[in-house]
Amino acid sequence: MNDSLSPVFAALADPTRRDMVARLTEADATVGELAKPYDVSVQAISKHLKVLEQAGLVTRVAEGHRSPVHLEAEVFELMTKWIERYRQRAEARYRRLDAVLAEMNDETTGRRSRKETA
Amino acid sequence: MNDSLSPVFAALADPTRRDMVARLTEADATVGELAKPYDVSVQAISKHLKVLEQAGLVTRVAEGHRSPVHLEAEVFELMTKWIERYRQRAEARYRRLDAVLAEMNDETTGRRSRKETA
DNA sequence: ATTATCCTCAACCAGATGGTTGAGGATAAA
DNA sequence: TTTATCCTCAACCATCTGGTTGAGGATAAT
Repeated sequence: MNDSLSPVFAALADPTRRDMVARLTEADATVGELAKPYDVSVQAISKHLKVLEQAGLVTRVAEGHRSPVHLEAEVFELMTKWIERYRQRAEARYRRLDAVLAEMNDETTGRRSRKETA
Repeated sequence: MNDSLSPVFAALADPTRRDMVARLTEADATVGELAKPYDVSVQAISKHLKVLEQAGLVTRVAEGHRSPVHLEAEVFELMTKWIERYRQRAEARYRRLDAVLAEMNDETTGRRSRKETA
């Protein structure tokens, strides 16, 4: 399976990681900067970053001493595509269902369908 | 934190569950029907359904013997909202950054900025 | 040259996750 | 009534996950 989607969903399933992503939309940041607001060790944040990195959500270019973290927002589209595809499919189905129900209702009440009366 | 998002992302981080969701956009289905295509026990699928259910992605109304599973597509919007918010924020930032870089380039090359020449 | 800072790796731990098998309760069919 | 079907619960297992602490390598600052 070419499953590039699972790691992305998994990465964003953690609130700390979602928050980090949110902050990275404002500006790149070093590991230390990213770690500051949270009540966990720098090592824990380093691990979180590895998860985001392997999901393709984030890249790092070692820059001497520090390694600034950069958000790769294109991956968002992968998810949006998936979600939208099935959301629309579901909606289409509901529309069909509504039509069928309306039809049934019209028939049992002896009324003409809207199409016919139009 | 009012974290209703984490369970949704977590639920969709599994390919089997994503596939079940995809299939449920076509039609409601019983647990047995859902389980058929996969090479795992019915109990495993039952567990997957509990995950989807607790994420709010799916509901079940016991109907005598069987309990048909129904997709609740509204939850999709929660995710889409989150993703779109930060995607747009990231894009806005890139636009700002591009503008700054263009400005710097113009200055070092002694050219006027596009705004001035327009 | 020494010291401090930034970061990662390794080992460990508790709890979650995804799978299994076995047992059993309710409903439907014989 | 008996039997079959659909589904869930419980116990178990291996692996993954998110956290910790400790050690250490590179780079930067004194």
